[in-house]
Amino acid sequence: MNSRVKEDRKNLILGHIVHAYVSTATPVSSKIVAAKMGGKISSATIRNVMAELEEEGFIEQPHTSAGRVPTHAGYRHYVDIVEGNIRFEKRQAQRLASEYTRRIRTIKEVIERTSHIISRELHNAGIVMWPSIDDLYLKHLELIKLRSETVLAVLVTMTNAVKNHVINLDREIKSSDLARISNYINSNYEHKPFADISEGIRHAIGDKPQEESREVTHMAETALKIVDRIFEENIGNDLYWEGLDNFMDEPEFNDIKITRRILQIFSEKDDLLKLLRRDISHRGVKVYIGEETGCDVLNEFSLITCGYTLRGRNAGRLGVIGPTRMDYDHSIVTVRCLADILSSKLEELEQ
Amino acid sequence: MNSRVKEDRKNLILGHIVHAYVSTATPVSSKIVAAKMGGKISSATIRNVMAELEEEGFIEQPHTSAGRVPTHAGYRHYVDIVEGNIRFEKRQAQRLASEYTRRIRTIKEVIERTSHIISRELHNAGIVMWPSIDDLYLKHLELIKLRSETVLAVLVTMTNAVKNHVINLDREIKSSDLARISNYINSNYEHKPFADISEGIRHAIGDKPQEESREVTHMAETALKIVDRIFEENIGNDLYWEGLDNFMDEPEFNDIKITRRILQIFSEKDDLLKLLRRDISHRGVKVYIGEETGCDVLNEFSLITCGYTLRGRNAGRLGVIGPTRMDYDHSIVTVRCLADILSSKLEELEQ
DNA sequence: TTTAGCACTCCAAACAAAAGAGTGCTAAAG
DNA sequence: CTTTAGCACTCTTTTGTTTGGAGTGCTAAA
Repeated sequence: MNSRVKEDRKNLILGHIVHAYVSTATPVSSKIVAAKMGGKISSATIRNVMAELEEEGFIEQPHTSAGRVPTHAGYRHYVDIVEGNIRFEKRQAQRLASEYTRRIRTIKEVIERTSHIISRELHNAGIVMWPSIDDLYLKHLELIKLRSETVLAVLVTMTNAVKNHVINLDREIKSSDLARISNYINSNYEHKPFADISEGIRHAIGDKPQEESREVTHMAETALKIVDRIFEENIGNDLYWEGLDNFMDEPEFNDIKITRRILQIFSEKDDLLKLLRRDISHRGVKVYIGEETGCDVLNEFSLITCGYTLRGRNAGRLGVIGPTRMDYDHSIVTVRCLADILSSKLEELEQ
Repeated sequence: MNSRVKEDRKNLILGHIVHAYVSTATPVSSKIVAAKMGGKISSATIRNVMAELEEEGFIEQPHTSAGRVPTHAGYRHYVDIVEGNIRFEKRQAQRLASEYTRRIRTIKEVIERTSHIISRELHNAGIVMWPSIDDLYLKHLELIKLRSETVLAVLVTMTNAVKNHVINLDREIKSSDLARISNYINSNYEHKPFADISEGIRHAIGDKPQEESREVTHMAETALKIVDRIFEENIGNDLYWEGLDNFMDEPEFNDIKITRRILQIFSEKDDLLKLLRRDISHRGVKVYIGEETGCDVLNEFSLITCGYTLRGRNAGRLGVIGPTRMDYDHSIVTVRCLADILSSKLEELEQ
C-alpha cells in the first residue's frame, strides 16, 4: 500500500478515536473504530495501526486490557491535521449571529452576550477580553471632583464603553480647572485614539514658551497625570467570563481538586489575561492543549482563542476553556465565527 | 437532679456534638463527647442523653452503628442557645478592622475588600449587598449624549459610588439641554437623597402654570424619565460575592450535583439578592439554616447575614454562605463585626 | 497486507468473611 | 432516681477471592 495512503488512514483512525473519546469519555476499542470505519476493515488491522499510533505517542492505554485514549500529543496532531480544512458553515454563522437578538447598545452588552453564547454553544467556559485601550477612540471624557485631591474620570469611547477611574492627585484642584481640562481634551481629541492624547499634551507643553503662564503648565501637568493614570489602569486590561457551571457535568470534575483549581483560576483573572494577551498581535485561531497553555493549573485543560478587530486592527481576543477532552472542530469554528461577529458588532457600535 | 441543670447539660452535649461534627465532618460518638466533657461522665450516660436528643429531633444517626450528626433542627436549637451570649471580642474586631490596609477611596473597594475578608476568615463564600439607592445621597450627576436618543448617566453618590446607566429616550435631545438638566439637578439636589429628586421634579412641574413654556415641560419630562430609569435599575440592586473556591474542600462537595447547583446560584445573582433583601429592614444578625433559607437549591446550606448602616439607616446586608455544617459562632461574630466596620467605613467615605 | 483465532492480561463487579465502631439494654452500684 | 460497667447486637468498612468480560498482542494462514 502506498505510504501516503497508509498515513492518511492512520490519521483517519486517530480522528475516530478522538471523536469517540470526546463524546463518550471512555477508552476506545479497536472494535468500535472498526465499526466507525464502515466495517470494511477488521478490528485486527485497526489494532496494528493503533499499536503504531501508541508507538508514536498519540494514544495510550490506561491499562493492558483497555481501549485507547488520545494523549495531549494526540489531540495536538489531530488538531494540526484538521485545522487547515475546517470549513466555515454559513448557516452556522447566521445562527450564531441571530443570537444577538435584543438591541445592543454598549460594548459591555456585546461582550457579555458573546461570552454567554460561547459557553452555551460549547458547554464550556467562554472568555472575552475587553478591547485594549490603544484601540479605543475617545468619544467623551468627563472629570468630576470627588474630594479636594481626588478626581473621578469617566471615559466614554466610540464603542460606548464606559470606564470609571478614581485618581488621586498630589495637590488640590479646582472644579473649574477640571472643566477646562476636559473641555480641552474633548474638543481636541474627540474621535481620535485615546493613546494620542498623552503625546499630544506633552507636545503642546514643549511648544509653548516656558514662561507663558505658570498656571497653564500646572494644569497641563495635571491633565497628563490624569490621562496617564487612565491609560495605566487600562493597560492591565479586563476580561469577562461565564459558564463555569457548564462543564461541571464532565467526568473530569469528579476529582474535586481539579474543580477547585479551575475555580481559583477564574476567581483571579490575571493569569487568564496573561494567556490571552500573549497572542494579542495574532489575528487567527490559536489552540493550546494541556501543558501547551504554559499554565500548570491548566494542565488538564485546553484553551482555544481567536482575535477580534476594531477598525481593522487587532483589539482583543475571545475564546473557550474546557477539559482537553473537548470538541476541537466545533470549538474552533465557533470561536472564529464569534470573533468575526464580535468585530462587526463593535463596528456597528461606532456608528 | 434538678431539671434545669439537666437541661443545661443536654444543651452542652448538643454543643459538643455540633462542634465536633463541624470540625471533623464525621458522626460523633458518645465516647468522643464523654472525653470533651472532661471525662467526668461516662459514655453510657452520654448515650442516654443522646437518645433523648435524638427523640427531640436534634441529632440523628446515619445508620445503626454510627455516631450522631446534628440535624438542621439541631443546628437551629444550638444557634438559639448560643446566639444570645456570643461575646464580641474587641481584639478580633481590631484584627478584622486592620485588614482594611490600603487606602480605600470608593464604595466598590470597601465592598470588595469586605467580601474578601468574610470569605477568607470563614472559609466560605462572602456576599455583600450594595447599598440600596434610597439611602444614597447625590454628589454629582453627569449626563452625556451617546447617540441622538441615547444618554449615558453617570451618578456619583456621597459615598463615591459610581453608577453608569445607558438610557434610551423616545425623542432626540440636544447636548445643551442635557447640560441644563444636570445643572438643575446638581445645584438643587447635591447632598440630598437621590430618591427626593423624582418627587421634587414632579412637584415643580405641577407648580408651574401649564403654559409657561412648552419647552420647559418637555425638558422636565425628559429629566424625569432619566431619573426614574436610574432609580429603576438601582432598585434591582447589586451584589458582590467572592470565595467560592474556599468551600470546595468541604466533603459535602463530593457530590458534584451540589457543586453544580451552588455554581448556578452564584452565577445568577437574583436569588441571592432576594434572600438578602428580605431582611433589609432588620438591623441585626439573621441565621438561616438549611431549608429555612426558603430557597430549595440551598437546602444543604446555611446563610448568615447582618445589616449595615449609612447615616444611621439600614442600607444593606452582608453575610456568608456555606454548608449547614459551618462554624456558627465564629460566623455570627465575624459577620456582625464586619457589618459594623463596613458601616463606619461608609461613614468615612462620606467625609 | 490483511485477517481469523486464540491465549493472555487486567479491570470491574459480585460475593464472603472479618474487623471495628458504636449503640441499646440490663443489672448492679451510688 | 441517676449513673455506669458489661455485653450482645447491628451495621459499615475493609479486605480478600472469585468470576466474567473486554480488549489486546501475537501467530499463522489467506
